[in-house]
Amino acid sequence: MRLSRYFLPVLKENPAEAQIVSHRLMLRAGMIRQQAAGIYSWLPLGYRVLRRIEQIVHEEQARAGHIPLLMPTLQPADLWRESGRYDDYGQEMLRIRDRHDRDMLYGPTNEEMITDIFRAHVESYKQLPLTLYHIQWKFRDEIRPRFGVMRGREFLMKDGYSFDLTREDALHAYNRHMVSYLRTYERMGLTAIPMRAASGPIGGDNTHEFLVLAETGESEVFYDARVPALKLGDRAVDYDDRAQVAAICEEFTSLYARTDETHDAALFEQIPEERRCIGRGIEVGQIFYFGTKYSEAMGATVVTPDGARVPVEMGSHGIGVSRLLGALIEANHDDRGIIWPEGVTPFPVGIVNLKQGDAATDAACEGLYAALAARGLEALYDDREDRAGAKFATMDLIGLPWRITVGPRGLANGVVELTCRRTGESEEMSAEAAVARVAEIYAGR
RNA sequence: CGGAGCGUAGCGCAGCCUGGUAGCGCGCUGGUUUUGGGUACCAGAGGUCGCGAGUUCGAAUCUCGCCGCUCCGACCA
Repeated sequence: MRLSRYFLPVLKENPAEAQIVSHRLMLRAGMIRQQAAGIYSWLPLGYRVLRRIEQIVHEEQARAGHIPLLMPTLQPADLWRESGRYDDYGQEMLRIRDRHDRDMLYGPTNEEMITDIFRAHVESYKQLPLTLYHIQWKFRDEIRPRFGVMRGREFLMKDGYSFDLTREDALHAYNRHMVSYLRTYERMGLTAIPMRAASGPIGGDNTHEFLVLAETGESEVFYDARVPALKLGDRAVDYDDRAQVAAICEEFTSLYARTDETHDAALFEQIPEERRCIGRGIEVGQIFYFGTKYSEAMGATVVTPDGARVPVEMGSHGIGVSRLLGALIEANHDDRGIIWPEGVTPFPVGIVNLKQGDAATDAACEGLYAALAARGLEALYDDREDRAGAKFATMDLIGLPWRITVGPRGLANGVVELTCRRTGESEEMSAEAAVARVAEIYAGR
């Protein structure tokens, strides 16, 4: 993408309403625009990252054997009357009436609807296990939206629903989700710690939240220092191997890690003192096993091998997709701007032309741009007539992990400069070498 | 929803107390200059002063009502 033809409305000054760093940077980097309290338009740069995150979520869900579908944002109230939640949910649920005076709502979640789909089409244990998920906009009419996309009213969420015959099967689905979430966050360059959580209004007894450590997090968290160091890495996972999946969950949850809601001071004290950590975290996902709460209420049953009819065992599992943008920036920034992890960056690399209009630098930049494209890497090429300082400041702000700087001085010696956004380290090399290096960095992506 | 504020140009703000033809910085447009970290100068464009009533010869400014937004708290993915 050539910056001269892109739409990147960056701001030099901080908008007054943004209090936390991720909100400020998303506004300044031209990623979002607020349209109402807690409701945002996603401008091209923000939209690219959002889609990238969605893509990673889809890929990891597919790997775990989960099946995508798409349910609507608007739902009929009747489904929610069946489960009893229409009255329970309260003011957070946005209620709408259509022209025929039917009660509708903008979905804050989809348990009722997915249960309706299930009961209509699944009759036998032979069709289990089944996990269906979608990535769809939700609305919760928060009393006080804040922190930009971290606590908006409208938000994009991946929510998945598992259906199993037995409790044991359902717990495997739960574990499978935990492992797939660990992979998902790791690919994004995040350390998200599963923490035992309180069940909240959805109900159920087995639940973990995934928290990204950040000073601006909304929850206080207590954990063993060894937990954030745990990595899934590139080990091979067979999601059908119950023992292996359970062992990974055990590895990631046996050490102490809890939010303030479930914190147990006595247990915490048992950790050696030097490993006791207290911090704050941003919740970016949650998994629940809740059994037959909805299937019983809504008559979602299957026939067992014995010919009996039993309510299906369910769980629901969410990832806050739009919220992840905020969490990623909270965890990856410095005083000059965002620092995207390679996994989620909107563009893999930026090209800065220091002397737009100079035949040699223009040609070198065009060459780099084409060579990167040939390797499947879409660079953001700053081809505007502007000062070097302004171009650097823009690149630093929007946070592309790598930058190739092309100027007459370097070209005279046959080199361009490759700079790492995170470390600030620069290295001079030929244009060909720079392309090769960037391609290598992104080879696994 | 309790408490506290704020709505004046795309962004950040002054002007309001003490009513008299709407300003500053950044950004934007044209030009000159400059060219390896937000350059300098010149000339411009851009505003229903959130909305509606009222007081007044005259309202951004005073009064009343409404709307929107932000912050702290309670609540939440």
